[in-house]
Amino acid sequence: MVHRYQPREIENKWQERWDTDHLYEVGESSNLPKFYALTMLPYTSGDLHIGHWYAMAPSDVYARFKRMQGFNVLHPMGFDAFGLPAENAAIKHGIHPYEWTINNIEKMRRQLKSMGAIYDWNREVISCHPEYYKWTQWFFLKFYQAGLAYRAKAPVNWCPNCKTVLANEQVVGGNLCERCGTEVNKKDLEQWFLKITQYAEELLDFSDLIWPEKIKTMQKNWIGKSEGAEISFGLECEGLEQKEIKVFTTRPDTIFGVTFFLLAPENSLVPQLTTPDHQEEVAEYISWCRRQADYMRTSMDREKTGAFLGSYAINKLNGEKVPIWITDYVLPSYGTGAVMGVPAHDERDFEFARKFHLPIRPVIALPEHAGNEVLQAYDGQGIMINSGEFNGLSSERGYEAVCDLIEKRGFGKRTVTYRLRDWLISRQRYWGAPIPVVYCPKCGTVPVPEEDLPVLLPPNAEFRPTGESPLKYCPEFVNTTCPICSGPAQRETDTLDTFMCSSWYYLRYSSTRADAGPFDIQKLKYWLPVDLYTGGAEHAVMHLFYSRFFIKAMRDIDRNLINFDEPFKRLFNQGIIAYHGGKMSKSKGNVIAPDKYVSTMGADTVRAYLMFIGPWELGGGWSDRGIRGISRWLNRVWNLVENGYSPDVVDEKAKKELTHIIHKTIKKTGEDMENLRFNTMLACLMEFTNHLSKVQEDRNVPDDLWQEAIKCLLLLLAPTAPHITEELWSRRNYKYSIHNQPWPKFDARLAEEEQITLAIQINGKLRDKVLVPASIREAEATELVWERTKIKSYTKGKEILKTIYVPGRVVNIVIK
RNA sequence: GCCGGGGUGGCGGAAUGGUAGACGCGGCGGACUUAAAAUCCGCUUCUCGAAAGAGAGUGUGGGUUCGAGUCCCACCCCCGGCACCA
Repeated sequence: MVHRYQPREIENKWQERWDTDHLYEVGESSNLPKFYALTMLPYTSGDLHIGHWYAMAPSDVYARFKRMQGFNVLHPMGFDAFGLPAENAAIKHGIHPYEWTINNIEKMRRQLKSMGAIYDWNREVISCHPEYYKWTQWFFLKFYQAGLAYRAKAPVNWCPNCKTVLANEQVVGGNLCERCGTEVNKKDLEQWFLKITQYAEELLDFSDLIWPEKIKTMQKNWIGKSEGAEISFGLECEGLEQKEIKVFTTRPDTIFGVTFFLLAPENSLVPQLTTPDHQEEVAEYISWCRRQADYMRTSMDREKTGAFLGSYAINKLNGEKVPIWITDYVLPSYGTGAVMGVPAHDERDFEFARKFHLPIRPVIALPEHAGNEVLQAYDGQGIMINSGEFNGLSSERGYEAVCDLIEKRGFGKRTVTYRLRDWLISRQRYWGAPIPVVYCPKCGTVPVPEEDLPVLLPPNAEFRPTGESPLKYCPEFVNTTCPICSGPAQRETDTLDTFMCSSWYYLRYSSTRADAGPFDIQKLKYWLPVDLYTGGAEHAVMHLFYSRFFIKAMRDIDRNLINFDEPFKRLFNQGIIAYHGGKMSKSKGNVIAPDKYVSTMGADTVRAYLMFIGPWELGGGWSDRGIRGISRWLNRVWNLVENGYSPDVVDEKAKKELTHIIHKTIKKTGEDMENLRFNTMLACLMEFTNHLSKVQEDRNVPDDLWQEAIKCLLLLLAPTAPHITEELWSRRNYKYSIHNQPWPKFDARLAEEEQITLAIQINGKLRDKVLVPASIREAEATELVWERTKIKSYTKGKEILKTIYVPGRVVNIVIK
């Protein structure tokens, strides 16, 4: 009786063996070319669900493939270990965030190990360990010294439920907290920022990156570059020193269409520009704005609101006085916080003018424009009218002409504006890396000296949902001495945004234990940049964007430290695994736990099934029936190999066919692997097994060819199903380990088809098929076609217009 | 509204402008079995037909081409992201 496939048993056995043999430990001394394959590090939520497997298993398969192809492969794993849930658990269940996190890590590590990946656990990175966050703080100091970190009072997004500040990116659906869905409001706080805007232009350059178009577009939109001009308007207001005010516009060519001037309600000039007779109305409007939920402001389908200040601005190009209004659709944080109102050519200004009965003057004419009333804003190009000396110019030329004029006369200049804001890194929370800064009554803001790092989190903080960092109420932490004057001083009690931790972890993997710096420079130079980075698309504008900034900024701070421009050369986003029609989520209760499938069908089956569902980038639906198909297949592979083979009469044709299929399969699986097309790769391996089953029954190829085929099947399957292949490999007494074997090579000539089915079409419709040698030439092929009785009957009595021959594919006869 | 990605059998999905539906699931039929499960073999896009075969067919409508799931134009629907950014 042949031994049955018992996945659980062999998986445990081999995982232990690989571990004791240090099979997957990786170093820098290899003379093989390096390959750095990285999966986005998981957050320590405590449970590895099928989504994690979907991110990690295919990525491990690719890393194993690269390894077999002869690369020295780094494929590490670690944990994003700081963050809110740990602290919420502390508040709710009284368990210390450290304990909660470490427990979760231990569980997740166990689950991860059951997957059978090639992670070198010696390189594990855990972002909440002082040996790690010491360097996160060190990076902050570097930014501070370089003038890239600053402190400013800023209105911040405040989630009243999480009691913390949220980055713009963490606010979803206009005004909702990304984590808890609560409405977010505004609060003014002293915050630390990183000057990511300084890199806006360079961050727009993706030229050397193999990234999905989608992510590049999202980042471009996030940066929101607009080219235009900054133009000064004159101010005439008694008692006001400021004599002009700037606006940013992308359409300087419409300047003659300005009929009013707009300011954000928050603009500091508003009180001075408000005339006494408008004071009441303006004050009322401003207080109304304050009462509005923040998200209302950015909802477009809302009637325009505003108030007239009573004073006027002067359009320097035509000397016109236009009324100054305030309105909440002008945002204080974009451009100059002031807008020139051109109702004829901007939809928002048009609505505003309609609402408040302000004049609408067209200055860009469509060819069909006949001076009629303007019924809607036209924001396209056209011919300039009502624009004095510019009349008759195209708007494109007018743009340049107006810019030239304002630059010549000193009214303004061409400029570029970005939507991107600086990165707010302060968090009023305990479970993060403390910002290494001390406030001294004498010396002011003082960075903690490098040699005093890390600034450790006090273990005994109290966790209360106060809305302020527990560190604030921890006197042993807060009270310190000034590094400069040694006098009493206080520590910053905010911690760093966890995106700060995840912006550099991939550097740390190069040399996890480095203690003289964040990493060993030589090792970093060997491994970085990451060759293939895979993970979810939800990190498009946060993690991926911040990491790019981090690398660029550090490169400019010290080229000896970082000597490359981009962290991730190739990026790939896997899709989402759904279950019962929807995205898996705890609240819906439709989360698939891989563990039970691993213990019954085996990790190899779960790995292969996830890859078989569909193209990796599209994701797909989990099906309990579907996974059984893969389980059956691996059982068939097991039996195929274990049942042995005894040749009977050798058939030359069968021999040739099997040889061809072996080479074709090697070719196809290799190509699919490289393109991360795992679903078709597995389909190809299934076809291969199906064919081998027939051969096994027919017993018509020689034994050595059979052995070659089996060996090949195991090698091609090894990255996908590392355990079963290792077991079968060892049972055939091949040299341990299959995972140290090279990827099989194919002979291109043998991979080619010898015989092809030629399709015969009449007027493009398939009418017949004929098996021919692949080398067939046009003359022979057409001759053959005419011998077919079917074709004869179809063409009888018809006029033959032409025949088209596509080598190896089709003969098409065009008849009338 | 704008920017991405999709729309193919009962289902997941394959198809360098050249045989649509590979591979898998499910279903049907058969073998093995006292029986069931498991396993193995065969069939399985739809319509008509006993069959041979014929016709239709890749979201909709046009177009290019000897030939379109694939290219072009217009539109519909689904998913993701962004959105009063001047």
